[in-house]
Amino acid sequence: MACDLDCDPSKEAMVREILERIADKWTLLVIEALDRETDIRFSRLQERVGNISQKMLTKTLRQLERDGLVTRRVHPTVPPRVDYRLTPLGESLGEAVCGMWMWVEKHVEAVEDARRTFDGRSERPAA
Amino acid sequence: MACDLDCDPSKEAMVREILERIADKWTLLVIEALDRETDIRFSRLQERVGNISQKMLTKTLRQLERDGLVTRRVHPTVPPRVDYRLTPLGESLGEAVCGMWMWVEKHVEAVEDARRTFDGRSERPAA
DNA sequence: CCGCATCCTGTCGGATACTG
DNA sequence: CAGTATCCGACAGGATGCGG
Repeated sequence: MACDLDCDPSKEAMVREILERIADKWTLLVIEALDRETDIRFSRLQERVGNISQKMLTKTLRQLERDGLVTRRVHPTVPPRVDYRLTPLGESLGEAVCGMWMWVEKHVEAVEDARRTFDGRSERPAA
Repeated sequence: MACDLDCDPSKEAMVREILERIADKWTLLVIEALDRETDIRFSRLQERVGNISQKMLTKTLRQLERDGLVTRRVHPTVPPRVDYRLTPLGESLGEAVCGMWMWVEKHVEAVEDARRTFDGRSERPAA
């Protein structure tokens, strides 16, 4: 097995809660984007992430800000400009996220193959 | 930044698709459980994961099986016994997942602090 | 430009009951 | 015990419009 982490049962609940928050479709992508480019504007972030609605992006950013992973800076200019960057804590998480991302990149084909096999299996019993 | 992974833009879509599937509340916990204990039965898995409904557990396991990350073995006994284990591919993913898990364990307090600060900030402007 | 509030819909996901 | 099917509530999340 890869690792032992039964280290502190008392933290379990909290760990899960945080893990669930982070392991969310948008959160990972946003962290990734922030990890690639720093001091990034809202609109730019939105296009970087892909097809996230501004509602979800805002929400995700607020959560990350609340968890101390992202800093939000408002420039009192007109038109207003707001940019975001990872905190040191956020950057350290970025590494872990990258680990997942890299795993996926490395194994896309393997997964695709597995899917084809699996899907084929269901369709062709004796046809 | 932690890593460069613009390596293959053509795979981007697929990478995201897979990432979204994996980066799901239950999936991570299930992989984790399977990583800790192998050849584990359905019911045991369910209690290990926590409070997952059997519907979600089944669904999650099917997806993992489809993606070639988990092997499902049915023992033709009565009462029926089914157990699950990670494939080698699944185990390699387990490592990445552990990375996230360990990050969380390490930084629970930091996140909790950040939250308290953030939440306090909203409540107490001058009270 | 940023992002909040509202409305509305699809999907997630739990509880329950039934089959092998 | 393991898994499927059904029903149904909750909420994620998109579209739109307003406010700073």
